[in-house]
Amino acid sequence: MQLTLNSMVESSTYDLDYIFQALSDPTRRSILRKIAKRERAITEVAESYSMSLAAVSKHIQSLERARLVTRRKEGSYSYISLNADAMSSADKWIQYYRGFWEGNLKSLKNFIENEDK
Amino acid sequence: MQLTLNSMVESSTYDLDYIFQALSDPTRRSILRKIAKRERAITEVAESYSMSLAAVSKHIQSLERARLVTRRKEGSYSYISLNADAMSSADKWIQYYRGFWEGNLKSLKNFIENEDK
DNA sequence: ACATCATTCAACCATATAGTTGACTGATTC
DNA sequence: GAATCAGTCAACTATATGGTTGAATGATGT
Repeated sequence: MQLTLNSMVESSTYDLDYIFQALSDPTRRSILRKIAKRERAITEVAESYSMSLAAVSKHIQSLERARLVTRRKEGSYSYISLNADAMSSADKWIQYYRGFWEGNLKSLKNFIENEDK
Repeated sequence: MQLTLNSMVESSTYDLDYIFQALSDPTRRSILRKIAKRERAITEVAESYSMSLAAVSKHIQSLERARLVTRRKEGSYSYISLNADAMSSADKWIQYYRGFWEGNLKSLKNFIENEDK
């Protein structure tokens, strides 16, 4: 596995923009919790919120844009579930910086070596 | 060590809103990179960007609101540096959900063990 | 005291976001 | 085939965001 500064720290910048932006809303984090254990139909998800179905639909589109959820169509229902890869991007970014905080020299060393790539 | 759903999954909801929102902007992530190794004066940070100092100042305020950076005043300079705790909140949230994705109990376990660090 | 530097504030602009309602599209069921 | 259900789209509103410029504040240097 290749760890360039790009892949590791910024992944694709726009991806991280989308991912963190999606995670910044409590309704969307709540949706992720709701589908964490198993996939759910969109209507099923929407039941939990007082907002309109259209609003929930938009939140889900925002989560899809960030690739945090994936959609499976079956008949007239759409089922959404978590997507591993996007979350892992966000996590890598955070993990990387935690190194500095926590005095973890390994990530510091790694960082310095990759500084201006 | 108390693990309520609140403390564990949402920490304080508003905190996570601020944290992820702050991380969603590439300039702000770049500022975090810039101060990762050592604290820097605000003017020093601002030099790297083509935007106005006032704009950078706002970005830093946004990072402070999320408690991702802390400020130290010395004479007429303000120095900013990374703050461990906030980042760790975001990371915990993500780690927790990665467990579901990856079917990996280790991250959940890890989360639980590190809850009050 | 005065000028200068570091930084913020206020007012403003353009665009994005989070929500609404009502019309639309595709499957499903009667 | 008409009615219903799942979900999206379009138009709209209100507020937030990211940027600008110019004036204001507060410490430092002369």
